[in-house]
Amino acid sequence: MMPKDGIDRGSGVALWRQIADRLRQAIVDGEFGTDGLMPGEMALSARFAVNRHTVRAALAGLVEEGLIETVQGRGTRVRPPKRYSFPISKRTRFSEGLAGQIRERQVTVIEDGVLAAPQTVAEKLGLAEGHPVLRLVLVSRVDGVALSNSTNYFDAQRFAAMAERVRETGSITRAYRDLGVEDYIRRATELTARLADERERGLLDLKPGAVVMEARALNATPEGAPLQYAVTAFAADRVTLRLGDPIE
Amino acid sequence: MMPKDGIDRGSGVALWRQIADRLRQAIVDGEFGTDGLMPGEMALSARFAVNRHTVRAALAGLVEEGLIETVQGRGTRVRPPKRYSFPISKRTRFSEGLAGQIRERQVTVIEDGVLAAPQTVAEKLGLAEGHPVLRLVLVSRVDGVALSNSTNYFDAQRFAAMAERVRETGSITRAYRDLGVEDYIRRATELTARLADERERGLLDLKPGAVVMEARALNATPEGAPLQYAVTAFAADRVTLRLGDPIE
DNA sequence: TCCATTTGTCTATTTATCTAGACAACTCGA
DNA sequence: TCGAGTTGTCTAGATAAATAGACAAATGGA
Repeated sequence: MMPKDGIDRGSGVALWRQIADRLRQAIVDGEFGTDGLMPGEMALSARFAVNRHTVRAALAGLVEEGLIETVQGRGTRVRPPKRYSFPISKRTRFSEGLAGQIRERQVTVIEDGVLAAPQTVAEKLGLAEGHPVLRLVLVSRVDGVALSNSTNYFDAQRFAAMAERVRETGSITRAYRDLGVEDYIRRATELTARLADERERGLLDLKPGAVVMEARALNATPEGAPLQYAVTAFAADRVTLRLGDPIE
Repeated sequence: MMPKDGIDRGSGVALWRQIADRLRQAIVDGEFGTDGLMPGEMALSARFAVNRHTVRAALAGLVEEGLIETVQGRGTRVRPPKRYSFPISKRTRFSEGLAGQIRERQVTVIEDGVLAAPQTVAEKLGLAEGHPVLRLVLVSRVDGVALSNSTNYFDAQRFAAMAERVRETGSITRAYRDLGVEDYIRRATELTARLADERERGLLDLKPGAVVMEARALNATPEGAPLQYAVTAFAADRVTLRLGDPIE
């Protein structure tokens, strides 16, 4: 159940934004049943104890985000959950591939640290075993919905500032650019799928039994020198991986 | 470095709040050197491109939180990092023990799930091995600073709604109350200390080499019936555990 | 077709937030 | 002691957010 109260007046956060945030959460929690029909504006304004216009401002925000759609005379319903389409071809960058599909993309650093490269990682990056590597654990969200959880390895000497740059720019591509890497390719990708483990369920807000696609990718300079080894778990019910043009 | 820009006008979040959030982050990032002297209000208003009064509202918020202190004629400085004092005596509740010290306390649910009780847990909770138990992984923050990371086990049948209640109320004590437990005691506590592992470093924002105090506690009804088994890692450089009255 | 229900639009008013400027009060070093 | 630099306080006005009420326009079922 959604709590009746819980919006703070005069907290520096506008009421419509607090309401929009709550409704967005309720939507991704699947609170509005199978038909996705939301309560009317009057009902919502009663529930949050605000004016109808304030609720309308919140709904307008969610329409803008593409999360809901309103039809005069009928009501407001949740748009069928999007499946974000990720290209995994050779040249396309993560961010570019999503251009036009999304409004707000966000990468969060969950963990970062330097460790001695285990054999499996050293091999992929073309480093000596034990060479220091930077491990970055990320969660990426789009429109507030978690899409993937990745563990990334970099040469710690060359990319010491990577974690900091990612934290600031919110994007690996931009972090690369800040560190002097203008272009890179996906040299190899391996795909598999499995049940999400407990940690992934926590990070990606998945239900027990949810499936993830696991992509192991080696990014490299256009000349082929390894830059980054990444193991990414995509939430399978929210993401389609794509080779070539979109189908439709 | 703190970015110059990055505050959105008309985003539904008041400018003073956005600025307060940025400054709070800058403070915990240790941006204001050893003396902790912050730039003057004029400098800050120039940096964020807002009126001085708007900056003052942000600073007033941080003063209210106890993060900084302002002295007329001198300037604004970061208050020396607090050590939060946690009582671990029999009756005191987490929240109560911190009363007066803090302004904003926040518990985040990192993971939750039901599993068959392993022998070690079943024993402590007085349940049969394999009985379903709810596992709740939490991070608690005060004034935006992460203090502890805990793994908690409950009887899943009795406390099925625990995760949801904690998420909503942001407090275990309040969640208990919602579920009909008005009072409880700490029946047993064991303490040790060790280096933080990688996951804890990520969750609590600790540097490599940081130390945590690990408390294993069994909470029970006043009559002694087990309610909750918790393993909590406290960031040792931010927390003092206390038995009896505060020293000083 | 008619009617209840729902979203869309308009006007008006109040409250919160932000800006602008002036000056007082205080601290510290020259 | 003086003055530069700082925070504290006040007034006034502009802009954004929220409330209130009324009615139009579309939908879907009776």
